Amino acid sequence: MVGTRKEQAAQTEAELKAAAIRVFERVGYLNAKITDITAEAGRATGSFYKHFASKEALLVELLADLLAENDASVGPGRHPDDFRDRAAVRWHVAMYWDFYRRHGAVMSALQQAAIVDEGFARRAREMFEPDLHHIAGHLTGLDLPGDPLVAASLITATMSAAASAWFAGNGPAVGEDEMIETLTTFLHRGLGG
Amino acid sequence: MVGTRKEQAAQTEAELKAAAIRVFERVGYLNAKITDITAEAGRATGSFYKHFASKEALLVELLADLLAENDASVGPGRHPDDFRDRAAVRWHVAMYWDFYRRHGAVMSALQQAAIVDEGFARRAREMFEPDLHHIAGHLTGLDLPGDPLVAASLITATMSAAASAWFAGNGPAVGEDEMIETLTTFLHRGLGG
DNA sequence: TGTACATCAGTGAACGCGCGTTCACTGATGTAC
DNA sequence: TGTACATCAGTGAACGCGCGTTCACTGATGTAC
Repeated sequence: MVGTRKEQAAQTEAELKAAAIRVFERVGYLNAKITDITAEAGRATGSFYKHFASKEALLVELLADLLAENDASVGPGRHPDDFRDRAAVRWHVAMYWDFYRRHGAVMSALQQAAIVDEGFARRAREMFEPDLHHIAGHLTGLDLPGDPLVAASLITATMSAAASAWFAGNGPAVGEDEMIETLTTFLHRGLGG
Repeated sequence: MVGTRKEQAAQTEAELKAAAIRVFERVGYLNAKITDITAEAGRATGSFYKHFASKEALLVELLADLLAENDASVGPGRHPDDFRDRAAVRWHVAMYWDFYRRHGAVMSALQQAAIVDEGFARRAREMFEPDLHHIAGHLTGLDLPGDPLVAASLITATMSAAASAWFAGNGPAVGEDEMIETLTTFLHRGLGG
């Protein structure tokens, strides 16, 4: 059977990635040791290096997976884009929340890596810049509190802080729907809508 | 001269603290090595341990200094407390900004320590909880976007994210006054004022 | 005021722990003829 | 289809680097008489 050995390797690699995400959720990226990941995956230590050059390289692959999956799922679909309309703001908040639910572990791994490693800091900035401009593009026609890019960065900062606190179990003890509604109202009004 | 030796030691300790803060600003708390700090202070490695049991203990002392200084400078003075009034919001934003200017290095050191060390995470939460309730207390009479504590935590999350990004040189390239004005308007409106 | 001894801040080389990374080995899968 | 050899995923003990921490030592300051 051609490919069996290759498939086996791909399978192990996928298991290591999944194990890594679970370990990141439990102890955080910076505290995660290579042996934590291999143990979680039920593999020997050396196995890790058959698939990844280092913990950093693993994170790079996880980020690539995330981007690929996101590009595929978002697609070219239309979405409400007039932020004067509360529903448009809510749609973006809910999207962000959903993204964080699916990829929160990798996102906060990236944030942690960015603290310690300038390369990841740059990568994070580059990753979110299109998003920032995307949002700034929705802000026409509003009586903004200031420059569109400043407003957009306040929005992303607020959403990111709220989501990471909420999913980490810090942040206010309140249901998810209520959190999304409150956040939507807060942002919609803050932007002058 | 009684106390000369003790004073000398206190002086060295102060120099080590000041050096640590400079090192934290340059490379961040997590990346800071003990030898970076002693070298910055122009001292031998072993000198550090005459004054601090570890890097964590040093940070605890820096936090104690910060709290002491802040309690002293804030004092029991009155301040505008009705957040329906934009000036009251602006006063708090400006206070926060000024605090971050003076203590940003230690604050972000605490945030970094909290990522890696559950003890510091708890300490950070306890440190900011009074602040959260203080702000929630200013929110009466407003048509809030949700629960007062949720609103208060959105405010602090937004301010903290904006300040740390701005002072770190990420965040939007915009002047300080404009940043404070924009932030004030954004928060004031967001709260329904 | 002077002398002898005690204390203590500061030094920096050496130690050792934790953990990332390597590497010789195993056994199973794939290939050649 | 069978045999001999090659390749390669996976193993886990061993290695070694980086860095936190220690410790014997120095010389200056303080104390006793």
